[in-house]
Formats: sequence, C-alpha cells, structure tokens
Amino acid sequence: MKITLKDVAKMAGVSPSTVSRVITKSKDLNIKDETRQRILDTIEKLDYKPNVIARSLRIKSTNTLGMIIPDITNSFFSALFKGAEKLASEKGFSIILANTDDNLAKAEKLINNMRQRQVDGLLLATTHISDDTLHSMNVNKYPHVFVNRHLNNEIESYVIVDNFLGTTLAMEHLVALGHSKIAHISGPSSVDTAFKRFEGYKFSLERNDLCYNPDLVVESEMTEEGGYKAFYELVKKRVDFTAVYAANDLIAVGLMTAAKEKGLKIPEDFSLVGFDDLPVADKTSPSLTTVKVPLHEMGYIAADILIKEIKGEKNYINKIILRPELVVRESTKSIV
Amino acid sequence: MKITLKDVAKMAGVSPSTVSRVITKSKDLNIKDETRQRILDTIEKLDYKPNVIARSLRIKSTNTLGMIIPDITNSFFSALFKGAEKLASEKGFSIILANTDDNLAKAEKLINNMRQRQVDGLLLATTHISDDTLHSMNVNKYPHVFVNRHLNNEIESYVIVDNFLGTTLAMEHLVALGHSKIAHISGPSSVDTAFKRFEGYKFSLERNDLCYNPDLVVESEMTEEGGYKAFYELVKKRVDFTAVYAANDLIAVGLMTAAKEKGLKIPEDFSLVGFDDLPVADKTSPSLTTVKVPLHEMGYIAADILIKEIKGEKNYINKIILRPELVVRESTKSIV
DNA sequence: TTGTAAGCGTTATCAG
DNA sequence: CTGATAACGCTTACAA
Repeated sequence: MKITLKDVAKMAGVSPSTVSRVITKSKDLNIKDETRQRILDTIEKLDYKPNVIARSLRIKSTNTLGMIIPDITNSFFSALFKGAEKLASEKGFSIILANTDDNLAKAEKLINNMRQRQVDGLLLATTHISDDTLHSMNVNKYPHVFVNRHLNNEIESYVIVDNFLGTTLAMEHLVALGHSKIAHISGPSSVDTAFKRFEGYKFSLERNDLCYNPDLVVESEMTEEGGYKAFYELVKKRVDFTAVYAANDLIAVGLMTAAKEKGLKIPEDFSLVGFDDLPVADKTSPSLTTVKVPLHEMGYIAADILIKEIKGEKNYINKIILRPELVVRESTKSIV
Repeated sequence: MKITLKDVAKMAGVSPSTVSRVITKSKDLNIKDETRQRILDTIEKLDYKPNVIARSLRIKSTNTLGMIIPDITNSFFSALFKGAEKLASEKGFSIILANTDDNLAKAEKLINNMRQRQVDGLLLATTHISDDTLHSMNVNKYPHVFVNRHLNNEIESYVIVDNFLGTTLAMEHLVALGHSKIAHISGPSSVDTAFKRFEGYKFSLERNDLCYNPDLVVESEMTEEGGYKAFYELVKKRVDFTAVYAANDLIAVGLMTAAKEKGLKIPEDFSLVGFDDLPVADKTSPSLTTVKVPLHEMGYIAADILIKEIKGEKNYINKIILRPELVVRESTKSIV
C-alpha cells in the first residue's frame, strides 16, 4: 500500500494539515521545531513521497511544460529542448516532450493531449498549427510560446533567430569571396523560416547588383534527403553556379553527398554555405561554413518567457529575435 | 473560467456520472443514443477538455512514463527516446523526459521527482543509480526497466545490445583485414557497456592468438572530447598499432579529429572501428566502420516491456538482448 | 502553533 | 439507462 500524507500524520501523531505545512515549507508557517522534526523523521522512515498529482489538482497547477517538436533526433530540436529543459529544471518545472513527425493532425492531437494533462503551458516548435487550436488557446488564455516560428499574428509570443540577418551574413560572405552566380536551395515556402531565408537571398542579390535567376533556386524539404535530391535537380537545369546557399545544414549535408557522387569537389568546384550550425557541420568533409543559431539559448529563453507568462509575471506579448553569427569553415573559398 | 465535467452535465441536463460514462466510453455502458449525442454536442459546444489530472488521481494511474537519460543532444539517446515515444504514443502514454548530464545526484533527484509526479513507470538509460533508489523502487514494486544498461542483479528488467558479440564482429573484421596490432580506446570501466566491450576486446585477441598489451589500451570518457584526448595519450606511448577499436562512435569521431591534427590518415595509417552507428558515422571523412546498435528498436521494446509490466500483463523479469551488426565503411582497410 | 473540514475534477459503487 | 454519493491525496481557510 502506498504511503500517503495521512499515514505520515497518523504515525507522527499530528493532523494532515500540519504535515502538509511542513512539506510545502512556506516561509510563514509557524511550526514548533520539535513537531517539524518529528514529522520529517517519520517522512524519512516511511519513505513518503508526496503525490504531486493530488497536489496539482488542488492548487490547479502542475509545474509541467509541454513541448512539441517535429523530431527529437534532429539535433536542431534536441538542442532546443535541452535549453528549455535547463531553464525549466532551474524553476522546478518538468517537460513533457512529444514528436509530431511533421504531421499536422498528430500535432493537433498532441496539443490537445497536453492541455488535458494540464501542462501549465506549451512550447511550440512545430511548423504548422491549425487556426482552431490557436484560437482555442488564445480564448482560454492558455500560455504558449512559439520557438523558431513566427506567426503573422500580433498576439503570439515567440523566440526566433533573425533569419534575414543570417542570410545576409551568408550571402555577403559569398559575395566577398567573389561569387556572383549563387544558387539557393530553399525550404518549403510555407515554412516561415525558409521563406524569410529565401527573401533574404533575393534581397542580398539585389543589394549587390546581382540579378535574381529563378533557375538558380530549387525548393526542397529541409532534410538531408531533400538536399540530396535538390542538388540533382539543380544540376539538371544546366545553369552555371559557383556557390550554393542552402536554407539549412541538413540540406547542405545532403547536397554534399550528392555532389560527391557527381564527382564535384567542394569548395573547389563550388562553395557551400548552410544555416543552423548543427553539430554535424564541423564533422563533414569539407567542414561546413554556416550561420550559427543559438539553439540552446533559444530554448532557454522560450521556456523562461513561458514560465513568466504562466506565473503572470509578464502579461504582455514577448517577441524575441536572436542574433545569428557566421561561422566560416572549409566549404567556402574565394573564386579565382 | 475553465469548463468542467459538471458544467457539461448541467448544460446537457444530465448528471455528472452520465457525462463521465460517455467520455470514458467503456464498451459496456448503456446509454441512450439520444442522451449521448446531446452530451457529445455540448462537449463540443463548450470546447470541454477532460482534466486528466483529476482523472489520474481517481484512477491512480497517469498514463505517463518517465525517461531518464544523460543527454538528449547525444544522438544515441535521442534515437532511444524516439523509439520509446513511438510505442508509448501507440499505447496512449506520454513520456516525461529528463537529462541527468551524467550527474548521479541529479539523476536521483529526477527519479524521485518522476515518482512524485506519479509516472506509471520509469525508463532508465542513465549510467549510474544508487542502491537506495533502486531498493526503494523494488520494495514499492515500482515498474522500471533499464535501457542499454545491465545491472548485475537478477531482479531488474532490461533491454541491451549484445556488447560482446558486437565487439567480436568489430575485432574479427580487423583481424580478417590482417591487423594484429589493435589498440582499444575503452570507456570508463564503471560503465557496464564499456566494460563488456573491453572484455570482448581481450577475448577476441586471445581467440586469434594475439597477445594483450595494456599499452595499447587507453581509458576515456565516451565522448568526442574523450576520444580526442585519448588519441594523444595513445601516441604518447609510442607503441605501434595499425588499427583502433573505439568503444563508441563518439570516441571514434574525436579520435579522427586528433589524428587529422597529427597528420595521420585513416585508413591509410591505421584503421578505425567504432560502436553504435550514430547518424554521424556516415558523415565523417572517412566514413566510419562501426557496429550498428538498433537504437530505435531498443527504446521501443523497452517501453513495450515497461507498459506491459505496468499493466500487469507480464509479472516476470524481462531481459532482452538485441543483436548488433557490423557496418563496413571507409575507415577500415586491409593491411598491405 | 495546530486541527477541522471543505473542495479540486474525476470515476466507481450502488441504487433506482 | 441514469443519478447520488463517496473517494482519490492533497491544500487552505477558518477555528481553536
């Protein structure tokens, strides 16, 4: 039989409320040291563990966050999670994590499930979300913050990276190396980070008096597989290029594989820049020049904002835009 | 104000129990179709979401698993988690995930925390655990299964990979290529997987009439950093070797970096075999010959066993040993 | 400083 | 087929 607070009370010869008072150790409780000690001792003796579920029901708060991501084996998201978990554990919160596999229906179900589980708030790093769920969360003032995702909607809190700036960094680097025929493997235009990177690409070209050539752009899933296929699509177009700006590192890695297969050498035959600076970026050969996103920080800050919203410490919308950084490695070289 | 079951009942003009019956939809409930429909409609209309916390308190089960791992950004563990999460979601369970950062004290705290949160069972992929906690779990018949970790203790369920066989696969491969001076970068001997791999190494040498030379063995943390340092330690010993068997892929990757720094070429100067087959293994240059561990499956099976134990479908100890597989890539070549 | 009692939102037992 | 009612384990006024 499981030990409850009542058992402790009985054994220590006090009332349940007294036991409750010592375990919640609010500072203003006035309890005789002797009683407290007796209670502490019997808690120890009985190996009593407070039932957090019961407590949650009573105080209407679970000290739990929900986090929804497409895929935890993608190191982008595991870094995000780790950052979030760090802050959460500092504040005494746990995180329930769930993968959507980029499946909208699954995401919806998960969000609902999390809410039914009474998680105090949601960290959303998923690419899509239905208007219905969003509306339901807002109507019910259900705390939630978007991570790495920006809705064109004034009322949502989010933490993102400056995709436009990041792209500029990457493009200016290529231009400085003398490249003018720069291809772009973009992500799906429905994904806002991908879209912004694509916009940034066009903007950078223009700013450097290079003209935008649609033939130099291939849309791809933001995965290795996608990058691999995209490269073949690109070469099939038989258009000249001396550099490629990939919308993320995964695409870049897949592209490297394809290029190697085709007998093309990076950076000799063309330069390559990615985005994200995943751990894999310095393992590839050549190592990948890329734009570093402060992932750990992004998760950490998102959780911080979320918990503040939960606690009502901030009742305004938080919009945080982090600064990316260019990391130059071996995959880019100046044109000769 | 939050909508509760009572609100639904009132609005639909029925008693709370009836509402409860329709939402738990047990098959034997006898409810008039018309009433059910009315209730379903008002649930919809009020956007009512059952409070799982209250339900859990009442039925004494949360349909939640706890999973404790050293570090989610290590792709070994993220793959494990993903497998576990797949099974869990199939069975209607969620998973609370927590990182220990390989810190024993933190692990203990987390386990306790999970138990207080009434998770129905625990998936333990952490390297160490105190006898106290273990004892407490066993005394209370708290369901838990070890993942990738085997205790010398007859009463624990676990899912592991056959480390001995895996090592044999790796070593026989090297021997078949003509190597006889094979170094080993081992993990900490306190980690059981590492220990078994080391034992296997010695056994394989013996079986092939090669003698065991302690100078060819360096102990290391099972990280990139560790592998990096270990390589320098190894060369400092100035002992000849033509191949290295690393206790895991992370060590192997770190070692590659160090070797490159030293101007040594793999596999020309020496062959290298890892263990785990992490995603990074085919990204490195040269790609890494390694022993594939069915990680996703391991997580999946562990969760399956755990849930069965929770449901009381299996009341015996489960010990599962998965088969590893050799994956030959570019980092090994025959000696000339 | 401590105890009593109500209630958090469900489900389950027992009537009707 | 449906409704009262107690109970799950805890916290918190309020009372003593």
